[in-house]
Amino acid sequence: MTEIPKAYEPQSVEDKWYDFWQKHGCFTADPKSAKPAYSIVIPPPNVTGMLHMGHVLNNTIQDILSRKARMDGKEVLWLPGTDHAGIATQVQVEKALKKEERKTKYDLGREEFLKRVWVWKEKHGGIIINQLKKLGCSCDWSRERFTMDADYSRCVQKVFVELYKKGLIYRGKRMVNWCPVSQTALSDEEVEMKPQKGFMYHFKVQVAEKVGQASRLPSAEGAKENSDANAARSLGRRDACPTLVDARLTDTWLTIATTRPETIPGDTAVAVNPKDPRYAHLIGKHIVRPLPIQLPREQKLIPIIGDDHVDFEFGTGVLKVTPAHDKADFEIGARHKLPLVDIMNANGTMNDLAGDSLAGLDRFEARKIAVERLKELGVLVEEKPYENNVGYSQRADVPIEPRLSEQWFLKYPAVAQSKACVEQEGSADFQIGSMGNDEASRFGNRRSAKMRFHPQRWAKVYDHWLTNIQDWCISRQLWWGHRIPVWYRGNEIYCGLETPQGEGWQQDPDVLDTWFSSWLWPFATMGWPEQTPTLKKFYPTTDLVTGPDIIFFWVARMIMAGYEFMGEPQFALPDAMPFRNVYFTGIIRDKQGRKMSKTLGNSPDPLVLIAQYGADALRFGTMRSAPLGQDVLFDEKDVELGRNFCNKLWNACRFRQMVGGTTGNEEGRMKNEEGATAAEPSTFNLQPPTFEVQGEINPALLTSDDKWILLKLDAAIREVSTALADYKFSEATAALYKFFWSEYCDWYVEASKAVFFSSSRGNEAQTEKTETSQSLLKSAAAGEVDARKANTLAVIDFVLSHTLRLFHPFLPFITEELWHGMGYSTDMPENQGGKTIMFAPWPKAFDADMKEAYGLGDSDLELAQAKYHLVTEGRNLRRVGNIQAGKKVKFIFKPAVAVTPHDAEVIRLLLNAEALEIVADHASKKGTPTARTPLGDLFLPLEGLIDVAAETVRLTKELEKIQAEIAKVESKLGNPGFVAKVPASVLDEHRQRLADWQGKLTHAQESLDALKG
RNA sequence: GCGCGGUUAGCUCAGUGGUAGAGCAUUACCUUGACACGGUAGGGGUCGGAGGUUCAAACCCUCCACCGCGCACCA
Repeated sequence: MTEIPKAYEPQSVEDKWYDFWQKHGCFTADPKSAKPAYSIVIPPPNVTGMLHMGHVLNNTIQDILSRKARMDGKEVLWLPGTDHAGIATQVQVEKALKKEERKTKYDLGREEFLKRVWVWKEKHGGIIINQLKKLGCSCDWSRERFTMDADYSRCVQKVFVELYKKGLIYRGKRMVNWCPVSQTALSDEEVEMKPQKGFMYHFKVQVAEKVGQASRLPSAEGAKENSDANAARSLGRRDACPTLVDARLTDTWLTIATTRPETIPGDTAVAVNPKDPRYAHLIGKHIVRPLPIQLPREQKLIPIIGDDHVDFEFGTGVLKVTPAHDKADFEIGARHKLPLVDIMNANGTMNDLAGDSLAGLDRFEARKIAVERLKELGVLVEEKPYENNVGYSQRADVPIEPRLSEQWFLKYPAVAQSKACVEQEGSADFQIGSMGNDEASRFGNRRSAKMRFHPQRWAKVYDHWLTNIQDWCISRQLWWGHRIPVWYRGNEIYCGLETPQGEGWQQDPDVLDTWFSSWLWPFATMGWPEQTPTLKKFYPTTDLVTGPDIIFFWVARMIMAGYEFMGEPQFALPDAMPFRNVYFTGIIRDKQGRKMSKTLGNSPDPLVLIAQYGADALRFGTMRSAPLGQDVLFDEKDVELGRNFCNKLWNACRFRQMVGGTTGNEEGRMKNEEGATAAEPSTFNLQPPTFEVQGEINPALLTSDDKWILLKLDAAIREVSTALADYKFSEATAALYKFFWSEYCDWYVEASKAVFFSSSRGNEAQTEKTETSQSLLKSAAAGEVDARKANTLAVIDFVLSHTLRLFHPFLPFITEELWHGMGYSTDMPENQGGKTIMFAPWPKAFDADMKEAYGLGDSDLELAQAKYHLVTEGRNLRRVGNIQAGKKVKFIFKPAVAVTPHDAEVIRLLLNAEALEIVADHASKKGTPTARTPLGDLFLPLEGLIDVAAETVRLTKELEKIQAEIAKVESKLGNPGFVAKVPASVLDEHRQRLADWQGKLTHAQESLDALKG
């Protein structure tokens, strides 16, 4: 007989089964299958990234959904892949290059550098994929995609060309978010606002009146065609402002407030609100720009303009306008045709136009120097600490610099459709709970229905974003990414998939934003633009599982791309939306609620956890602590809980093996440590089980415990199925946990020992004493005993085989191991994966026929429940009597209803009693600890005395508690409104409760009296 | 400023109008033929505050406080 170890050892099990699944093609989706489709595309992790807890949460959920769908009989495609992650990967390689070779990418040149990135990708790209496999993810690896695969790249370029031809992609000189570290433009979404401590500087400037020809002054410059183009044209390599030569100083000074004095050399106007009585009369005059300091007569003059944008309550009411370095100022500049003076370099240092004292300095260093210059000039009026929000580059974590540059932009397509397709909370067709556990609600019948977000509240965020979107800056000044399919020759421009014919064409040096490739993910991975079988079968996908942090970056854009490119007639889709449901996970935080981050070092390595506790434990722990859409505080304790749970499951199966080896005799008993040797396989392995699976349950032999556990199983199947259909993973795990541990193990397994260990001998010990007990308890015939044992085994097999299936989506490895080890797989038909729990049917809740066949009814539930209640009360008597848990004692039971021998034996066993003496008319001595229950009264006769004082205190306290409860219920029942309006069932419940409490009151009072007497 | 979450046991969190729940931690007892990664029994909560609706409120409504997160920002 193969011994199985006492504790579950995941390490030796997990790789074995993962290999098995892969070898048998269990994860491979077949587009030709007749089964209904279920599909998920993975949010592609960064190709060179490492698995973190966020991935664990995310991918465990996807795996649960996929595995559940397979068991539901769906043809499942979980499509995996990785993202080239433009900036992130390029930065990684640049860092390595610097560290290892002390070189920059420029030293290598574009071509060579890209070779290095590919080498890097090949070397590190597989890591995260293998980590996902360790976690148990059932992705179809035969379809793994990378956003820079040749065919994927073609999709990206095709999309670019199409959108260009539609006029949705255009090139323009605009204000963009510039990252001086990465030296590239960024989209608005890649900018994060952060509060920053700095200073608000007030400085004064002198007003001048023009004397020269008006035409030389910018304020008088005639309006030209388009402001954008105009502004772009006037972007200076030189500072075009007029000088003091043209004007005369006055005695008037204006005070200006700014947080960025280093940009003064780029100012080309000051603005006031035309409605501001303090300054309105100055509009049209000029001021002398204090920086850069120049010879007095060459000091630049800039106009005072009136603009409604200026808030005259803020600062001094005078705004310096720096059109080349501030988005709002740029717009003011455009309105007033101001020249642009760009005083910075791409790397965030100041250029020559900033003046000798600032040129070459970093922008923050320049700020300090500019302040000093203002002090020297005697114009700095005030300098006070100030906190404002500054846009940071998400990637490089430095303040972005608004910068005018030539970039490619996309006017978002299909915005209206994308907005309309997502169901908003409170909309007519949205009903909470409409999901039910009907699988159709998640896929089949939702053709015309809307896309649903879970939790729903994100729909509002999504809607708000779509309402306010600006054009998307899609070009990046990077090397790693999809090259923009545009070529230039002189003034000619060509956009197409192939390099244009002829000499002298130069391709645009920029690449596309990473998200410009990932927004095509749901269909580009399935073979778009061809109508592949995969695309036909699996698009639109069923579920998307991702974090809310990329709702704009990715989710919204995928929806738009779906409508734009899958909405074309040849795909003949009733609705081109890329997915039916979007589940937003929470964000994993550490115990203190901080985000996981590398710098804090608070992010545990999931692989270490897997090695320590097992992948199933990690999955279970994560799911158990991750409620719908709420952030998750990660605690290793949760994983420990998962491990403990796996161990419990393991041992429950060991128990089955022990009692089932040979029915009931001593040889069937399992040995402990000394039985197993190191040479023996430490797992069930694939060997045939050592016992026969008991297939048939004989309804006639079912005990109250059997019926109880079957009904509890039924409830668990319902709960878990419903919870999963509603994406409530923590609820599902909680239900499973409760069923398996608190119901099956704690009660059923313990009760079953009455059948296996003591049914043939136990009753005699307790029946000698009285006639009554003899008439109640007839000793069973030997054959009957064996039949009963077999039947109990059948119930156990039934429950375990269902339980393993319920657990499989959560705990794929241990359930597969036990499925084979217990021999349940032999019950399942052959399928594509051979014998595996992966394709075993998802348990169905019992229907009326089944309940009738097994004779299951509510009364069975109540009987067993009453029995367990009696046991709990009885165990309490030990405490009252100050008797140790392990000490064998005799209880006396005075039944109120007829009790079967089996039930009596269960009570004895669970009480850990030496004997349970059944006396129909027992009259106890005063002071005997007594438990009164609907099933009957239980007495613990004591030889010694109980601690009267302590017991008096306890009883008094209990009495008070009971009285309080009674008062509560009585006041309700005494309330005419309550009685009149409440449904009868509720009323009955309350009456029952009152009766219960009153019974307890009487008992407690009697006990107290007995103590005193 | 606008919007969204949250506030329930020592901790982390469930709980959609009718007896306040779980896990961890904690106390006592138990190594009893699956499991000490275990078992048994306990202790611990005026459900952030104030009003309102209701026969009945942790739950619905209003206001307030505090914590967190988005979005938008004025130099």
